Amino acid sequence: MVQYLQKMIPNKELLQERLAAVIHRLREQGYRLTPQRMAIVQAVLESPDHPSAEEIYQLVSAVFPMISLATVYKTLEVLKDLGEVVELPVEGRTRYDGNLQPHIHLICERCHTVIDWSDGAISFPEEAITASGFRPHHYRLEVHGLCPRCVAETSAPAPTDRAP
Amino acid sequence: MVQYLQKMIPNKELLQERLAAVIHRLREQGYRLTPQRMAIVQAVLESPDHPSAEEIYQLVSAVFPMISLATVYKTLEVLKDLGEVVELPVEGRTRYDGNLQPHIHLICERCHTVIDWSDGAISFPEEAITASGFRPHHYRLEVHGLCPRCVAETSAPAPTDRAP
DNA sequence: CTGTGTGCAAATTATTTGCAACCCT
DNA sequence: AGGGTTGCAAATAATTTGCACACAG
Repeated sequence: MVQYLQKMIPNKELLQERLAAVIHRLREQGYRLTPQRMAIVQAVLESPDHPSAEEIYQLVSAVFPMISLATVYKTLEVLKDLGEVVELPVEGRTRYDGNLQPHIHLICERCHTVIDWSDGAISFPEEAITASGFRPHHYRLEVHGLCPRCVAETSAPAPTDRAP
Repeated sequence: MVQYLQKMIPNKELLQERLAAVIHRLREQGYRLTPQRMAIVQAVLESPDHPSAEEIYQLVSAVFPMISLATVYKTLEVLKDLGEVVELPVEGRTRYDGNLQPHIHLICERCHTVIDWSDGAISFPEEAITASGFRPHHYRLEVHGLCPRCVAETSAPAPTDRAP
């Protein structure tokens, strides 16, 4: 469990580096560095929870009471266009991932937590796919199931879980 | 192109078998076999396009003009609960996949076509994930990129709809 | 018969957009 | 100074829900 947290949350130095890189990237591309943007970028990068726009809005609101949800959406779109965050649709809502390293998403079907898993190799017939004429850009591997916490909480299964 | 279609579309016998299996499953679980449901199940299983609810609605409407979109959603939910179809979110819309075999989704970022790729092995550190306490149920591998058609057309005007 | 399923419409939820005022650069 | 950016509100878009009637079992 502690190992999860270590996997999920990069240390402070890495966060600072990444934050600086994104800020630099925004400036370099001619985007204005408003306080709102800085706060949103920071919230996305620092949150290990793959937050939704609404959740980012809540996080930023704590420091920036006047911010609007529309601004959050617009900034997330900018970050997405720059390739600095990736969208992750979970149960009908879009969540955001600022982790650019290839990794697996462990998605809990019960509590909808998303855990980043970065250890071990992933392989699939990429050459054959490329040979077919498809041009891969990036891939995403999601493992759906139950997180450890929910495994524990469902070990005594309720008898009333099926109803036609 | 034709090779894709062969990969994507199971032959008629397999479709019939699968259709019968799902029908049987519905009956067995106590669901009523209404003509609407039959038509929706058939549409999902026979469409190789990973259709959205709206598209399934259009397909079924051709034969069943009085059907409602709500009924389509409700039936899809039943099929999802039974595990007979899987949801596939693409660019903010939920699409449905009746192919239960493990396979890769090749998703075109330009025309949003989804191609099923069933050849070759997929591997990832499933044991380590399981050992961590996470209980995997199923996984999904998406390869995002450009489909052959869109690779060829990258200098042509973008289409407004998915490729046929 | 009995209650599940259907169809319609209204409600909900997520996201986008138009626009006037604002403020980085 | 000037155009990108913000915040508000209204507009879309997708999906869900409530309810009266229909029909499968």
